[in-house]
Amino acid sequence: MYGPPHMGHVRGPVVFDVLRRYLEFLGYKVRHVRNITDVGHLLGDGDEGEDKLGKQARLEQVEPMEVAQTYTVAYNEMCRQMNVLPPGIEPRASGHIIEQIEMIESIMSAGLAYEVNGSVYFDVLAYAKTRDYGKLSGRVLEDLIAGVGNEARELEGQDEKRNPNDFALWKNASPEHIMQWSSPWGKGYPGWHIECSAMSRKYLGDVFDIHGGGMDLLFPHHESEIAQSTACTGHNPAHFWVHHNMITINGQKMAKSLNNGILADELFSGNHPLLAKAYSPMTLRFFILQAHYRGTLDFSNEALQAAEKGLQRLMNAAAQVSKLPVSDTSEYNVADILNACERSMNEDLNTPQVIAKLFEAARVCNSAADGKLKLDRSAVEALNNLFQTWLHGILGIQTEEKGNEAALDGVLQMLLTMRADAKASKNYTLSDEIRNKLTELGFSIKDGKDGSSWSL
RNA sequence: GGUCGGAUGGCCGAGAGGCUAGGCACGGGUCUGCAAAACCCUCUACACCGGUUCGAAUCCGGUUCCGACCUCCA
Repeated sequence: MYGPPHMGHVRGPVVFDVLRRYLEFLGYKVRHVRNITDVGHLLGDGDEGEDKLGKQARLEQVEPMEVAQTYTVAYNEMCRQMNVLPPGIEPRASGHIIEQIEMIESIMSAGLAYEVNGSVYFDVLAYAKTRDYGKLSGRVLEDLIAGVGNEARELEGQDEKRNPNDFALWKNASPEHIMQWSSPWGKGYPGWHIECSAMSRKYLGDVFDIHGGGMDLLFPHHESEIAQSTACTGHNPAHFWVHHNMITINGQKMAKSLNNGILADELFSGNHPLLAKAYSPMTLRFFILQAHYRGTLDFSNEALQAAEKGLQRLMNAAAQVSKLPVSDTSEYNVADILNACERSMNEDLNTPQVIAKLFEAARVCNSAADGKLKLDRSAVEALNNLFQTWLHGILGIQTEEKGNEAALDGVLQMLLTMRADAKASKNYTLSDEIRNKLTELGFSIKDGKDGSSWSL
């Protein structure tokens, strides 16, 4: 958390929110933990090894914790806008230094880590003697050791390691390093992977059901998490590892060098050279769910606008279900759609298929509204249930409350103008009718010297 | 170079041996004072080259292209 939320951050929360909602729909009690990385880690890419939080803190002239806090708040706000349910627990790495140290000690006493100059490294080769390192990501340790093609990379701190594949559990901090804590090995800070292992273990136990994340974290992060936890507890910490794929923009990966990074706020405001217009948080959510989570997802104006229009169609249909004419007979079996939705979700969370089914339901609604299809009471109720449960409940798509205030005021002003015109032409029947109708609806109209005003 | 994942109609995106999702756009129509919405119809695609099969977008082999990851950092 050292920068504002951008398109690369957007997919995970939505995908896992739908997973959570679906599990809850199935009757499971879900404990959702989402951790915040707020301890400094070294900056790569040949930079002088300054930690990212510290660097950002220096640039903004604030405390590192302020940086983390600012962007955590921004991230959560983005999630709220996209109707992502807040996690049950949101632990911070900096608040779990003790747990991380304890875990490191436990790994050391198992003989799978060693200390060098105040830093502690995980001994991958020792671990691999009895366990499989690289299984999750399909890596073969021998290939990793060979490291073909990477000889040219100058990596920091390599000389301290017994083996290049070893990774840091604890790093010795130089005095000028802003974030540091006392430990059995001196002043320092935890390695990247250990925070997740320590926090998930604390709140979810030695073994829990599902661990999520982006595909980019598969190796080495999650692989190392498995190794650490296994070294401590003897178990792979998660029964299932769920990885979502990455996002591309106009067919290209999002990268600083390509200058195609789009911030969440830029998407919502349309304030970016690559964006033809603003796209709402719900459009974004719907757009994400129209693709399967394991495939790459490509952002383009055309694709986003297609999603926006499609979503509108779906919402229109859902909104009119309660007003559908009811017949004695039914020409459509809604249960088929409900069953298909559940089947699709059980098939590796296939939200695009669920959405396709919802569009089918929308067509049914529209046909019924047009009087071209007969639906009986139970069919209409089933349709209502379908949209409530699936569109709003599980997919988490809700009506957006954008600009309602301004629109309402515009409508009232228009009516007041029409009433003023009626009064001017002495058409008091019409002017009174407007006021009476508005009063009936709960508005109070006050005529003043400078025209009329309204309140609700 | 290695590992893994991709390539589907104008665009986005499901599917995974026969039943040829869905959305958006385009075109035609119904409706309509005009417009919009809605509805109906139309548009039959699976990177390339071989092979297996009665039948391949789907399986096998090869080729090309794209992406992620590849010991630090997140």
